[in-house]
Amino acid sequence: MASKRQRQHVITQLLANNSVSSQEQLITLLKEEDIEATQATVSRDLDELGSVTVRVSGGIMVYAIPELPSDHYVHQDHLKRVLGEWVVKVGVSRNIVMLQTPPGSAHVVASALDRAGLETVLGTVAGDDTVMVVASETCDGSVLAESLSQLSGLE
Amino acid sequence: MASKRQRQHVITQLLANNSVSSQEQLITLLKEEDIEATQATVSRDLDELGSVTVRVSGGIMVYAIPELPSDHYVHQDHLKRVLGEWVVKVGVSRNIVMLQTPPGSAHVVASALDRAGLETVLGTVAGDDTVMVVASETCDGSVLAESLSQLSGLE
DNA sequence: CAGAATAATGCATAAATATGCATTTATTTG
DNA sequence: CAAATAAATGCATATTTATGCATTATTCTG
Repeated sequence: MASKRQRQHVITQLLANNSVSSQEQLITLLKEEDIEATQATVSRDLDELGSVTVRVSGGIMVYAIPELPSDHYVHQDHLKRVLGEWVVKVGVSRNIVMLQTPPGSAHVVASALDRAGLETVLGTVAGDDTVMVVASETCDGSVLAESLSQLSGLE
Repeated sequence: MASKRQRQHVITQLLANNSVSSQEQLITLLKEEDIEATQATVSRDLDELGSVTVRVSGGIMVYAIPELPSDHYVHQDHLKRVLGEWVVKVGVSRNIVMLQTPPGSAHVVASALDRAGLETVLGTVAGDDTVMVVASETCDGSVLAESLSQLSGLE
């Protein structure tokens, strides 16, 4: 069961990469991401995300979240690749997530995290083979650790 | 009794000068301009005018008629990025342009094309790794293919 | 001009979305 | 830990929007 934050994040991606013209369609797309949600929940999510509607060619109206969603997606994909390649272990203590990398690779990971601009990340510090990731106030360290573990393909 | 053209002109003005969050509200505003119309008519008018919804401060969604030029520009930039990232091959047959993408990425490209609202594109159909782009009557398929190739950075 | 064809509109209702209320889940507190 | 509090969610339905079909109005044609 995805958390609300995770679900809304996925919604943002889906809207950026699909022409979603109805909430039912969005529910279907979420289900494909193994996220179950009802129309009521989706309606509220869209409201909270500040969704708008735009016209696509053919004239139908689709949902959109303003603010360069596609960029975010691209960076997320890039981040996933980098994490998948270089992160070998994830640990967490309170609001600090420790990412272990091969020697000399920490800065690559830190850079990708910085450019991803994750709301959940307050900042990063890179050593030689370790990246300290500080979770933002709105995100619990363990949740962030789990998120980064998944992006790293570690679970 | 205002003509359709006149009524739609007034609607455009009303949307520009008021935060109209429902069609019923719009009907009331029209009545104040001595224009009678039912919800069905207003719904159709908004559709024909290519209305969208935007968020105003306070978070409510209101109707708006977009100003095409700047939107077009923004989406073109977005389109260029998406095509550059995901399109690996462009083919053309008569008025159909075929875009080849990595598996699973076709819908991303199709969505971006939809949003770009190119006059030269009549519509798109996305498979798994292929997007079929139908050129509009006013554009030759090979011209569109070349245009999309350039946007994709393929030549 | 009358009749045919086309466009516009309203009625009724289907479809889509928002929301009140209750329940469930998550978080906080002692 | 249990209880209290807050947040999230679903159910049911109210509200809003879209649309099928029939009617009306307008335009076109001979």
